[in-house]
Amino acid sequence: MDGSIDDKSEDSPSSSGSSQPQNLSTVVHTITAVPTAIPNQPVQVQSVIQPTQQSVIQAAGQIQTVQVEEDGEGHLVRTDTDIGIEKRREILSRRPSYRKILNELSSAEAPGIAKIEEDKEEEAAITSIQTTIPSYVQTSAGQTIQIAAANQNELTTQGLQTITMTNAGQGAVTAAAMPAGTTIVQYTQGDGSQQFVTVPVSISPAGEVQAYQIRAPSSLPAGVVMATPTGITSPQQLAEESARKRELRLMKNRYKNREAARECRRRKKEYVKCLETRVAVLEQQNKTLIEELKSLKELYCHKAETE
DNA sequence: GAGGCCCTCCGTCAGTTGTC
DNA sequence: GACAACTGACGGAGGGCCTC
Repeated sequence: MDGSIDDKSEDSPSSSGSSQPQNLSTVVHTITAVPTAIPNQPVQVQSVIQPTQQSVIQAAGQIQTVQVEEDGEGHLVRTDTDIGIEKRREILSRRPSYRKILNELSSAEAPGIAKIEEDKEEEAAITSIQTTIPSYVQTSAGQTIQIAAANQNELTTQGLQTITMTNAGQGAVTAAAMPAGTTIVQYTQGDGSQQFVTVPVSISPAGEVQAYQIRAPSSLPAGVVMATPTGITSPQQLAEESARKRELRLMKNRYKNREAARECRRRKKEYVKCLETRVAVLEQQNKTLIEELKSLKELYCHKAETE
């Protein structure tokens, strides 16, 4: 490693002169970081710092003693007096996102670790995919229904629309998961935007879905339209209506969240990979330094003997 | 082949954090 | 404060491996 590490665990109290509390129940590491050849690494002792990263701590090219302790989850947290209790609490409670962490790592790290790009390109890609499948809709029960309207790409939420849907699959469509013979239909318009339709489903034995009128109530989010056969009068219908609305909201969130979860997992994987790479590099550096130290020791001993 | 176990991936929900 | 984005946790699906 490019810095001398004075790592003192619980059985070896610190002798570096810093005022460290002795009553810490967790393992206390005292790190003395010296100027190194490694590109500037800020003193950032936060939850993502791994034990193997202790040695890269450096501050303004000066020798500095930093005290850290494990936070109980294997994370190292700086506990010396430079960081107040409030600050420390903040560090512990606020865990940055994988995107942020990785970008920070990437900017501080040598080139080669790719930054996580903004989502613009991906969004464009997703849109292009969506626009290629405008003829199919998915119900809340996960079924795919083909819209057989003459020009479904021109469906609008203005005024009344009538569409006819036919079952695109081999088996019969069974509407479920919605109150009293209703289902939610999600479809993608020609411009790639998502549409959600609550439809009272009545399916013929042949698997054909009847025609429905679609309108766009102002209470629903943009891109969401409702299909209602009649007006709502009874409390039961109101309850059903609110249930429908709740399901609509969840439905819209589900679609977004599915994508978000995918992204999150991708970032997490990338982040773990990044850390693994970093560990490998640091292990290699460590090995090299140990070898160097060995050879220098031998050289020194040999010199002393000859003198 | 059947069944059990383990692992990975995915979708979903709920809670938290960030942004405007 | 509202809304969007993010992420941990949970459970289900599917595949690989092993044992019987």
